[in-house]
Amino acid sequence: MQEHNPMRITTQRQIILEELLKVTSHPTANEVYDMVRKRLPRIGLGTVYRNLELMSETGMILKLEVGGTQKRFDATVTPHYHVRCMECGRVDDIKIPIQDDINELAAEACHYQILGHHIEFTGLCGDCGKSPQQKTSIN
Amino acid sequence: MQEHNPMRITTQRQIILEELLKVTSHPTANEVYDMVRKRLPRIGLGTVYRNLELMSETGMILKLEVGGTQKRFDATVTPHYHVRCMECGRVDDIKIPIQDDINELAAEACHYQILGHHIEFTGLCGDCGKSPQQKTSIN
DNA sequence: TACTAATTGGTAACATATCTCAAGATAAGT
DNA sequence: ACTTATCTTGAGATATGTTACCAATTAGTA
Repeated sequence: MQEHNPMRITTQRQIILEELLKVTSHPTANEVYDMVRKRLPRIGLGTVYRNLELMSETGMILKLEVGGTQKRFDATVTPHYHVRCMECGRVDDIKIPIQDDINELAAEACHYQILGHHIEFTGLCGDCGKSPQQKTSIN
Repeated sequence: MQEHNPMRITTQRQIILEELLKVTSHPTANEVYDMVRKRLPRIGLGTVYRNLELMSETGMILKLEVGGTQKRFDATVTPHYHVRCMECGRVDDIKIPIQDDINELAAEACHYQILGHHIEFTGLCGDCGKSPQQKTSIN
């Protein structure tokens, strides 16, 4: 009889993880698909979604549900914050100390059992900030 | 000649705003659609999307792009943070002081022009926290 | 090597959000 | 109140992002 639910090491999974580790950006499933397809042209989009989801469930990678409609994925699993460009949607890491204390503040301010938090900064990235197009920026 | 671009006051817009003001949750466009449809059964989903988007552009309401794939809308426009239930997806306000200082920290830590930030706490809401189903909770 | 269950690729289905456009409604002037 | 110009609506079509389905393939084990 076989062991229950051991995640098999497939070429697809390996390459998806490898490609994700290569970049510091936070690609969407589609972007990962494009990256992986250069090495595995026949891979299916479903496979990419399936595995990104799986790997995020097991904690191998991080699924970011930040602003914007698409999910993004991150191979850096240690807690950290993000900044998102309002113009192009790009997401980068922000290395500032984790604000542990605010969890307690929050717990006192609501009826939730607080398990964690995430901070997302918004702004303009290096490229988009150069040409200062007047945009109504709320928050 | 007519004034340029004055947002007209239509029944649909009024009711959408009224319904949004009634709730403290942060409904998705679809949820707003359901709420509004009770009073305006013939309203189209497109109209709801269109107007929520419009109203958020003019600053009348707030468009939250928090975790989860759907956009959510909030009639409270003063800056505040949110908590999201990992179980049911519900989103509530958290009334803790705005952490203004971290914007400067962030600005120093990256090459973005920082314009703002949002903190989203994750946890279990009153209802979901009661029946402690063992869930793998990352972050 | 052969077996068994997990995994894949391709496609269809689904969910969410936006676009199109004729018909209807609003605001301003008469 | 009537007219007109323009904005807005509703309904469906379309686009985008994600998941489900299933026969064929593959990894891990004996």
